[in-house]
Amino acid sequence: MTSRSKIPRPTVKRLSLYLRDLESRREQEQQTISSQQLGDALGLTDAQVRKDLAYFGQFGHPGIGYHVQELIAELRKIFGTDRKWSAAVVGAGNIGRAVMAYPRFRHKGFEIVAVFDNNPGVIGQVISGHRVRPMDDLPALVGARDIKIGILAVPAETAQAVADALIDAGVLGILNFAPVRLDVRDAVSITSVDFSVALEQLAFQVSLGLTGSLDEQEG
Amino acid sequence: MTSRSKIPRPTVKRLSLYLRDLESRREQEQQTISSQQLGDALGLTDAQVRKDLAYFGQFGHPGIGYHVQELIAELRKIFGTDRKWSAAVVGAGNIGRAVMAYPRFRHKGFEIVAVFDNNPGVIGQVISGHRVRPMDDLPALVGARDIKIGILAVPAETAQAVADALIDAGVLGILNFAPVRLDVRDAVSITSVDFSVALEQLAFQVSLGLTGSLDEQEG
DNA sequence: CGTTGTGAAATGATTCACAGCT
DNA sequence: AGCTGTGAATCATTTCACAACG
Repeated sequence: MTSRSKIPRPTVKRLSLYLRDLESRREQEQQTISSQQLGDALGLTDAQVRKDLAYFGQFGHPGIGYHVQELIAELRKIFGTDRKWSAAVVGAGNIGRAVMAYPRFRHKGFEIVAVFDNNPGVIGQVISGHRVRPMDDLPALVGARDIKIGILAVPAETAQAVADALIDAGVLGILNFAPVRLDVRDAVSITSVDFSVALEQLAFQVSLGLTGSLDEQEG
Repeated sequence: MTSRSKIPRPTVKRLSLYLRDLESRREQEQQTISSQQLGDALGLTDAQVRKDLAYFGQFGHPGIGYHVQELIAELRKIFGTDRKWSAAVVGAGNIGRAVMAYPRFRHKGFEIVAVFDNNPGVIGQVISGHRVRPMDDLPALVGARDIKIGILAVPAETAQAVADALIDAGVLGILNFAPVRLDVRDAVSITSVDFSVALEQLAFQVSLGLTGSLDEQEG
């Protein structure tokens, strides 16, 4: 383990954008890329790109730029996406279904190996190739199928209880789609995706007449 | 227009979290709240909460705190959520369906008034009460139904083309679910929701053994 | 040359700490 | 007393600018 100085949070958030862009360039057979090019594509400065990458190692070649293929491999190592994570979807409603049908999950190194719901009308159904199981089966299956990630697609009211169940069962991370802040007693990693917060951001930007994206520099 | 100093981007992102928390407190009949209480619930310091709110006006009452009801009203004004926005969903696949079924949209002041897709097998179907229309109808309907917001739920490959169509038709904002950066020539506001980026964030945090959320301070 | 990696400077955001109001 | 609003201080992130390298 190379002793690396603390990584800024914004850097972590940009890393996956780099990877996404690089993967599409590789498909188009692009061999190398400069920090300038990568920055332009993402609305960042060249210095920012270089500094972000430099937190993790020296991947560039002076006078040349970065080898696309090589940098993709490095980023995947950083993300831990070079290994596979087993995941469980909890909640087989609309969001749960959209998640199960999302083709990129597998590509990003996640495999959905179980689906849970507590609605008797849904239990037993097969959705996107997965049989929906009752919540009661959760603790046993997390262990049996080596589930590391819980995808929380239940209503806000039950989200905390389900999160607790997932943590007790031993998952390491939770992807939360419910519009609440979960209290996870620092037991797991959490990332949230919140439609209504996103909509409100948008409404706010529109009211103010702001253009472009709040996530970017170019404002 | 009150002359207000520039608002930090992180503040904008927290504003909707405040509103969400306040709304749930009002349901529980809580009358007032201190910056300390609100901060604790969201993992922020009291000073941060006060400073964020102070960018928009003086809503607090020394010795008392903030009146929940009053602050909700102020935040809604700030968000422009006290008016209604007409929205169109483009893409009636899994994500589009989840969006249409999401009950909070209406509550947040958005009304879905049209749904578009270019798949002949889907056109004409009624989903969540909306008849799916061909993409060709988009330009006319955006004008006719006063559509201000486009919700982009199409695959990455077609996202840019659809965004261009929405902009040409005259929308003011786009909520983008496609995993690409859209080039919008600064014509509209953009907010993105990206599942695969979220998953990668999570994978990264888990690999590093980080706990809690990257969006928060408590780290 | 062109391009990286990186200290140093500049900008931006958070926290501190306290005057002032109720 | 309890709590807000806010300048000043601290901390974090970005940008600048340039030596070093292929």
